[in-house]
Amino acid sequence: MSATTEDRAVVTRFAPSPTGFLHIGGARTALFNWLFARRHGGKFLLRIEDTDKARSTQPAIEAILQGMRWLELDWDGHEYYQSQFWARHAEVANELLARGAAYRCYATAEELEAMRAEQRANKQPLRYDGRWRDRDPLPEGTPFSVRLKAPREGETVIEDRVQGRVVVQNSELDDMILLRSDGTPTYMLAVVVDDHDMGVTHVIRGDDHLNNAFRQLGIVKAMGWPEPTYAHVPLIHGADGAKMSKRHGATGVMDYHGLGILPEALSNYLLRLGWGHGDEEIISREDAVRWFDLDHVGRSPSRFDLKKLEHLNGHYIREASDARLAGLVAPRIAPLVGRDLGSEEIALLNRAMPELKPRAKDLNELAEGGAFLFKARPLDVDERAAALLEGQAADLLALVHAALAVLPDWTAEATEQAVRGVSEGAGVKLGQVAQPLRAALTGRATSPGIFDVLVLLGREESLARLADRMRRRDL
RNA sequence: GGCCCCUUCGUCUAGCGGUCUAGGACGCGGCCCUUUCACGGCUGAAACACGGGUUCGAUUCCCGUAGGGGUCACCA
Repeated sequence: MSATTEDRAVVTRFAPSPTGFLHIGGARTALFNWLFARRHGGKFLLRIEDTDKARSTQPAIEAILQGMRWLELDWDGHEYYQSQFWARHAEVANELLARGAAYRCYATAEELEAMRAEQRANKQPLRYDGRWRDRDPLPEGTPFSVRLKAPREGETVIEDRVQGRVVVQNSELDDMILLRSDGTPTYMLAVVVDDHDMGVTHVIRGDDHLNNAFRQLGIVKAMGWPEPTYAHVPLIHGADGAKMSKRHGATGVMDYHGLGILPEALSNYLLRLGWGHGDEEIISREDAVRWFDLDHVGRSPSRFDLKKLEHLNGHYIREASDARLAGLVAPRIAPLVGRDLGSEEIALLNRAMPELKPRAKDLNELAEGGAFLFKARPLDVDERAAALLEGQAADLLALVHAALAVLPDWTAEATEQAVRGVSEGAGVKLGQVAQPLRAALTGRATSPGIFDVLVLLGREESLARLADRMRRRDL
């Protein structure tokens, strides 16, 4: 495989069928196609395979587009809709008929089902027996489907860029349907025609299509078209090793948006799932484009590991700008405090971000971690925080309140000095003062550094929250 | 069941005949940092499925076995 061949006008495509949201596995093959095209300065096309009108829906189309945009997988030109090319598909089927490379099959669906039942009973391989392969057509008006007259001898070879050289005996392949009896094209015909017409050079898709490739090649050869380069990538499995499905939880790309995953984290994770570049783990889009190749795509299916995704997500959260994060997190804080945040509050969130982000592995955790800034007094206190407020805590808090109230400067340094002074004066460890202080200020047992919290909250709010929890000794 | 594909730590992977006392990452254990939780740093346990070949030498090549996966529609 010389680079010069691949560099010449590479065209890849992603061809999802719009029967649901963008699946995590689909997103990965889309990413691989996108990366390969960008790597070679080629084109990445998007084609919606809506041949099955009964199962295709507009919301599904939009969901797929939304997922692609979220992951920043931009496609070249407009998106194509397979159903728009029906006439062309029929034209090719007729061409094949005219060349004698296809024939009319008058077998009914029931008849075929009966045939399969018999094959099953006799433990024979299930495949069309070619009963209409060499017979004369029936009178016009009799319903028929069009089948490819596939070679019965010899073998078909695919030099797959991922799977290697794969050989199948032609005797294993039966005559597949090209045009249904209602005249509509099947997927098998449509993909081949569309890929050819769109100039697709590299077909990169899930390896559940590997078997199809041999049959599709039959059409390509019958038409005398150039064979595309195939690359069948292994599927993504769930933690239990079985193919990813609903019972594995989040399978749609936008589910991860809901879980608070950043698109660049998901993208990085998906790239590393089944592909590697030495010891590299954190890979930017730029590096991915520079490094991506089909040779290093693994051949075995890989399991989805949410823990690793979350780790990567934590990394990208720490990398992200405070302003971007504040914008993403504000809507997730709203339901926690029962109202939308104003622009000044978002500015506060922005300022708090350097302290908040190293503590979160997803956007929802980030929202929970920052919500205390916007909660109304008196704060609701969780169980662990309540425990910190027991015993002598209330007395200590009164001491802290007194020390802080007289501070001329409200800075992290000044407040720290004051609080340390209290702990030393009371003869207790800093933690014994700091923990109740944290509970009083945030209502939680964990938070950013307590002196940062003090500064973020400001003098007035801090003192007020403290007063809510301390024992007033002068009254 | 037929056909096709796959098999390195629990998971994702590096490895492309000697560099392997098999490397990295996540997760897990320990230590450090420390007002909490994280982050960060250090560190530990943890894998070449099995059996035959080929070879001076196999994690790397070949063949079986076992296990796993995919696919067998007038769905895509």
